[in-house]
Amino acid sequence: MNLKQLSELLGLSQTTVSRALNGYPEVNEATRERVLQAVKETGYRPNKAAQRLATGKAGSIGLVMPTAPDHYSDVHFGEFLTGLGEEAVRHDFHFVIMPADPNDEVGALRRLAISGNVDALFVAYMRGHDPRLPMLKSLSMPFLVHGRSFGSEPDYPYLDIDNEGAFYDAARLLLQLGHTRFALLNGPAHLDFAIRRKNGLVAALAERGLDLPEDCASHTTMTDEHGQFATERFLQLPDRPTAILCSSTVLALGAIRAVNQAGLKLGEDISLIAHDDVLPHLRPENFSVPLTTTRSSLRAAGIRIAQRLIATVKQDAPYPEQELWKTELIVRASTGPVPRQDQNLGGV
Amino acid sequence: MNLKQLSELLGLSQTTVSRALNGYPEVNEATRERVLQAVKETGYRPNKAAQRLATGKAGSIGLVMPTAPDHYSDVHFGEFLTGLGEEAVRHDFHFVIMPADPNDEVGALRRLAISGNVDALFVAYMRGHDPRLPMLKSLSMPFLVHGRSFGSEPDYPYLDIDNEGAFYDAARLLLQLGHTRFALLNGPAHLDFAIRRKNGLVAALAERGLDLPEDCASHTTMTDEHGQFATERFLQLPDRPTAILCSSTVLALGAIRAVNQAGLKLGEDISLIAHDDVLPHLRPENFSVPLTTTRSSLRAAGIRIAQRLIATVKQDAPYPEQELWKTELIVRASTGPVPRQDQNLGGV
DNA sequence: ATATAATTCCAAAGCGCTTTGACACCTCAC
DNA sequence: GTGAGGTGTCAAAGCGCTTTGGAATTATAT
Repeated sequence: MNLKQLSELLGLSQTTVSRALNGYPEVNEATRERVLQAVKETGYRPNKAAQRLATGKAGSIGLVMPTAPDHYSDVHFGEFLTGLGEEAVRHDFHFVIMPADPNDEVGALRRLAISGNVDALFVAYMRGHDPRLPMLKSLSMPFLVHGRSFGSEPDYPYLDIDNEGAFYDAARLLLQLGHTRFALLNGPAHLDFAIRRKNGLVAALAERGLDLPEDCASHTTMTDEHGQFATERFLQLPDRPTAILCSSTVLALGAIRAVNQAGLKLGEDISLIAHDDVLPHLRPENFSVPLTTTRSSLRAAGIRIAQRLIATVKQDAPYPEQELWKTELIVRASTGPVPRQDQNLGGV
Repeated sequence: MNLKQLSELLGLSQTTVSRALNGYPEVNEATRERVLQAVKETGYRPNKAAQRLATGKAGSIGLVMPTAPDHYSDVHFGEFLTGLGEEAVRHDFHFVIMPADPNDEVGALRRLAISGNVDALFVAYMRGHDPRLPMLKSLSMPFLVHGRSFGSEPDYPYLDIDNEGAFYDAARLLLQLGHTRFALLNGPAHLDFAIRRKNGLVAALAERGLDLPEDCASHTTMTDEHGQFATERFLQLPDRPTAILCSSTVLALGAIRAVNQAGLKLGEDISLIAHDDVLPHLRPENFSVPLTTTRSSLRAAGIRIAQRLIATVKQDAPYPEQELWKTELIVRASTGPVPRQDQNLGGV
């Protein structure tokens, strides 16, 4: 069943049917209803290839998926993808992926762009001075980045959260509670969000004349095991930290295991604030000691990015080019005043 | 630059240029050369949408990517994807993915099929009695599965390795070396390959009147941490196993850590055979005690699957519908005769 | 009543490719 | 010299949709 047959069936022209289907105003509501009804009955679906040829739009956005463990290996990316996918399905868009050696992301991106299979590109897992940026800019194809690239001029379209602000605020809260010895459970050191979160923490500490010792910062992929191992190390330090900042609730999961095994009480002996990406299976309020968090939904970011990308392709883009989402600081039970015996140790 | 312009530039018809480009025989070699040369100079690339409309082929294969941690979260899938991608790029094919809630894989698959964006479907991570199979068969769209579905009639196109045979052979080798107490570090219990590998082991044991105790089989996602934890448990058993079969070199990595920490010598106190997917960063010969393995390249499987899928779409498919690759059993240093003190414990 | 504007629809022209059916042209055999 | 059989090329017809530029019909203003 194609347009021609459908229109003959209805005794209308292809034009009218096409317009009825695509929501153009110059068609009588009654006729539109009739068309929609016929579509339902016949199961007509417009041919994508023809649509694409006629409009010049493929209805697809491309992304390169590095086939290395680090990048796509975590639940965070899955959650984000879910958001992207949800919105894409809603608009009948689809994703074209290009699996790529991590050493050749730039090349893969270029190949994807010139392949003619995609209308726009999406990139994530930005690093400092990310080499993909200049290439994307040279490409004359719309793109959108999730995150930013530390050290690069921010003159590209992005959606990011205020990582620096989030960890700055979190650190301030802990400072106000009297903590002076901090540890950081962070994501991989080269990633932009990890850089900024660390900066946020360091900035807050600096205001009080404090610093973050080398051995109190851990950079790993964000699994609970890594959270546990790193925290175990922190807890064995001579001046062990009383406050931990954590780049993910997944890391926190492991961290808390380590805290418990050390016989310490979360929220009393040691305070912890985690960044909460709002992963559905890991709600901070359901932890045995509910977690104080900085919150920003990763899925929502996925949805938003899909919206913007799709709007750009459809050329009806009233969206801002650059968005920086604030995070919420939500205080629960995992933070408390610094224990008395730790009050004047370390610090200034 | 399009075909028309290119052909005018060359003083040829569109027909001839098109045929020259697509390798048809009825064009003079000299003309073909001339065309190819012009393509190089002008940078002409055929319009995908037009090609697609004219031929009815999208040049793309679809796969649904479950957005749950387990499925795509491991290096194994990445390695496989690399193979797929490598071959796809070679043929100028691409992948359309549909992120999907794991509970709705079947629906996602259907949506992908009727979206009109793909020529064929690919599925992996098969489970026993996999519900995707009947739906795929009802679809009148070519598909190919990596692995098989235990319990389903094997009347669908697949590429699998002989998991049962691999672990049967591995177990036989260890039995010949006198081992009687076995443990199994396996993948998630519901996955087909895990089921079959366990069956292979159990079958070999049964021939000697042995069995695999409940607490000597571990089913987890295949990370080194899980390998370590599970092995630690094995080693604390009263009748601890002297032989370990391991579904991945990644699991083996952790297992060996546990063995070392327990002060045991690999290949002497305890023997281990791992399945080797030929992950580039994890070569069994580079382990401090080189690993005895059953080997089958996951990347090669990816390449092969892409080849078959592409050939099917292009209708020039001389490939068999079903392939079962044998694995190689490669003996290195991680296997040895059962230690004397363990010789007559346990078993029959 | 007639002129003007909105409303609703249509025929036909693309979009850029592949493929069919024909047509020259050039052997080669008889 | 003619007919058969290749070879190399082309014009034109799709593929199934969107969109342009009218045209017919109806509503509104004069």
